[in-house]
Amino acid sequence: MPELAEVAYACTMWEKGLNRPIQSVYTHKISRVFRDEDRTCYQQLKGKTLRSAQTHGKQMLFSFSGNLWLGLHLGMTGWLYHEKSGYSPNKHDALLLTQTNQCLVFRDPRQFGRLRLEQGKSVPTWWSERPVSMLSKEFNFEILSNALKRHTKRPLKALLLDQRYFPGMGNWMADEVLWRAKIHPGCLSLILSNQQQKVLFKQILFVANGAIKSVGVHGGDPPANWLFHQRWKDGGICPKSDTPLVRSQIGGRTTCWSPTLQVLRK
DNA sequence: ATACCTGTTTCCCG
DNA sequence: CCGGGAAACAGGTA
Repeated sequence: MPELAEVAYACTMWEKGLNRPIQSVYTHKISRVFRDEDRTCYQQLKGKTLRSAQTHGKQMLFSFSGNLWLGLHLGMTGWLYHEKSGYSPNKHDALLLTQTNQCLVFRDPRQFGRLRLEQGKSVPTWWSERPVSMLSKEFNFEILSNALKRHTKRPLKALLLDQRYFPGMGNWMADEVLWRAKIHPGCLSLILSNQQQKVLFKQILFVANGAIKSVGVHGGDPPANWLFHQRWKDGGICPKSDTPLVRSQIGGRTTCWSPTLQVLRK
């Protein structure tokens, strides 16, 4: 599930552990989420206090006393859980932080997620150098416009998934944006009119903010009239035109669109 | 059994 | 060096 808003919601599971010390640390023996880094260093978290929890796009950063920084990416199937004390690790639990009366868990069956632990006086470089958030006032039309100019031959679907420009944009969000903008996902930026670019920008803001307001705050789903509810399997119906949707691979990803609303021009 | 999958990185090509 | 596409990663689910 984890795109922008799901990541924000997952983060709230660990916010329940703010300002409490870590009593013990469990790390999975072979999970790929640690990549090739030494996982014994996670024992440094023992006795430290969780001080802050933030998300930016699909990235998460947790800070602990002792100048420790935990970077976390949920990958494709990762999720954060808040469990009662006495919880014993599931087969796919990569990291378990035990606190008084509760336990913070990172579980990721497919192990495409990633964990990294660093010590330092200030935030890690990979965090301070992150691109402008789609939810920020600094996220402006120029960012989209520059991306379009730089990647004229990429299908828009693939461009929207580029985290350097649209941090947090995931597969369902990109489909939602293009559907609302009435632009075919296979369309190349080359042929977008200025008017279409403006509409695209507006819908990026709409979907990012709308997702945060629904999914990000409460968990669960976006509003009922979103493409989201129709895009997951064949046979979906376009909520705007009431005609059948199409699903196919574009930009290497499963993509759903409404051939009635989104017409590919050359 | 077989195909499919909400993400990223790496490798290869032009 | 670059932009773009495919494959690989790994296990659950339909």
